[in-house]
Amino acid sequence: MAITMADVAKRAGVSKSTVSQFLNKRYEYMSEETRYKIRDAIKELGYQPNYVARSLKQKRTSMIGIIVANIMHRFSTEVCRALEDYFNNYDMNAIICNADNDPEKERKYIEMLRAKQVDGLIIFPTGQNIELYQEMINAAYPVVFMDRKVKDLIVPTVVVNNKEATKHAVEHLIKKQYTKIAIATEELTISTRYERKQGYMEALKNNNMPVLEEYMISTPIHLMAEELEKLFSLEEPPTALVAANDLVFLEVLKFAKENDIKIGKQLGLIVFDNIPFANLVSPTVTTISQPAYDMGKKAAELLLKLINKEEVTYKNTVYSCELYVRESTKGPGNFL
Amino acid sequence: MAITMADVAKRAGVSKSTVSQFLNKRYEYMSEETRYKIRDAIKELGYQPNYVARSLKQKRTSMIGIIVANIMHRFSTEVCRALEDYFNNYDMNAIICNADNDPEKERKYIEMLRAKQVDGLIIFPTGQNIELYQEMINAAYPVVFMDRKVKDLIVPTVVVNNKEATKHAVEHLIKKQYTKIAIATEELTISTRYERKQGYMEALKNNNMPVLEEYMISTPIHLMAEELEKLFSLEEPPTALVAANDLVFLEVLKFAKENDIKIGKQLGLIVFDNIPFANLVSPTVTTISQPAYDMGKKAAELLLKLINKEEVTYKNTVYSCELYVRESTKGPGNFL
DNA sequence: TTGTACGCGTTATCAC
DNA sequence: GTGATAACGCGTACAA
Repeated sequence: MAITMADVAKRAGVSKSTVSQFLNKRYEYMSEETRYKIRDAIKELGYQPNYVARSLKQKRTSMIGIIVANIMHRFSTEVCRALEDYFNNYDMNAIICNADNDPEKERKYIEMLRAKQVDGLIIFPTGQNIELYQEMINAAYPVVFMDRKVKDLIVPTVVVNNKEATKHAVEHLIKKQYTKIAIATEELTISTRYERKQGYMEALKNNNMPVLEEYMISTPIHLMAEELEKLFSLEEPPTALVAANDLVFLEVLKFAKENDIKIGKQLGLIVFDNIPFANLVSPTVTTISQPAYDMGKKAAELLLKLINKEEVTYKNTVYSCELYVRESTKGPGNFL
Repeated sequence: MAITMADVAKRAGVSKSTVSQFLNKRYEYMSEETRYKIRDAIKELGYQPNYVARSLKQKRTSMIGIIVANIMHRFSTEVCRALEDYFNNYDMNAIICNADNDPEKERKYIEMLRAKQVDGLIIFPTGQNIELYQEMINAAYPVVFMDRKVKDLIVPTVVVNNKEATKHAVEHLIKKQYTKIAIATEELTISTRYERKQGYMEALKNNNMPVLEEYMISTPIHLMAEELEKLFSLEEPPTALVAANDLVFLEVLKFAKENDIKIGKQLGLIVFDNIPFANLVSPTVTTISQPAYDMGKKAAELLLKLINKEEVTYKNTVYSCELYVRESTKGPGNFL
């Protein structure tokens, strides 16, 4: 049986409330003697306060929930690390859940975490549970969205400038004289992917280049290889490709390896995501890098403010990506 | 104010206890009418049970804690993902904490998570908080160690055969005619690193090759570049290297890049860890791969059994690593 | 300065 | 079948 406050009180020969005072450092109204007696009793019994009981009373668990699409994404990991670091300063802990982009799983997790009375939620939203999101907003429950926007919802959201960053990247390809540029994304069910495609198309249009349907793949990962096969079987296969995230990049690398397509030589390649080793492999890979750690920190700040009922901006917080130009986009003339 | 059971009871015109029965699906002793009344009242009020109160009563939070060295390690991420998947089947959640190999941080997290009454802990132990570990064992608190052994402690532990795997890898290098083989690890403060070095040394000894102090680096990551500098400034620099984890590998890649050392041509390279893209970069990298997902699942099973007070083996569960031979260890003759 | 008594939301135990 | 009532461990007025 665990030691409770009552045990400490008995041992120290005082009442529970005095022990409680002590624990909450309200020493002012307490004799030195009492203080020492309590301190010793706690030490002797090895007493640890029970946070569950405290939480029940205070209606605060000092825990927040993170609902991420998949922790295996490098970006998600970096964000989670930042969140953990930040909340640790406030003795708060993070519960991490993988929704796998599945609205049902997301709903289940949201309900479970709220039932567990976590103080707030940081969500990489699937975007499909509108009524549930709305219900949280109505209840003034602290929520911050990360990475993805959800239309018409008034929720503090931390994102990057997907469209502009992709546009900028494609313009880089154009400057490098690539003329046949393709893009591969997962299904366009979330804002991030959609915006990246938009940026791609805008860049082409602004440069009076044709926007070809057959150069734009949007398909689940498990069908990506198939679609790439089609793409590179075209009469005029692309000479450059934008991989819209790290998983797509992986598929492209696999495909290129199997079909002996030399990255950087036969195919210019840009990845939208933080790839570890991108600058160390050969050839080095041009990336669009997101400030994941800063974004996590920002989301943590926002959530903590919401929890403390402080004022918060409900406009999207938009971070800029950085284009790291490396060897994989040296230009189509580089057939060594 | 949140809806409580009392509200539902009042609305349905029954008592709290009956509502509780309903929620715990003990319908047997309940009229259909009562059941429907309660069901409707719950729906109308949008009632959600409060798990904190339930936990206080049941002494079970349905939450477990994970204390990991650093979630940014690929291995840790994979383990966490497996844990999350497993516990999700039991409606349990995971709190993830980064101890950064800092014993103080580890201690703080262990105490906090226990105060929060998590049902059990999976720890990648620093190995430095012996008394604290021992105290948990004495209290029969459910704990499973992951990745690292701690001497003389009776705790279910899930590890890999570090020594044998490294030995096997070095033997592979020897077979490939490498004669000057070095190893780089972080500081030898945890069993994993120590064992990998042991395996390296055994392989050399068994093959009657000299074990040279200057070929064995053990240093914090931030000093690794410096030590690599020294290593490759030797009169007889190594022609092959074992990077004892992914972070070391990163440092080696950086160093090689800066000093224009061609991996696979001038330097044979093996990494102990799961590197994404290892088989897709050029040259592909020989790795010693750990079955991280399976290990996580196993640890989850063990912990759940401990929580449910079922029998459990207290011997280490040892998984075997797999050596994936790739281009980075083609042999020292490969100077194209 | 310290102690009493009650509330937090749920579950368990008995009566009825 | 259903409903009081007492826990669970802690925080906090309010009384002493």
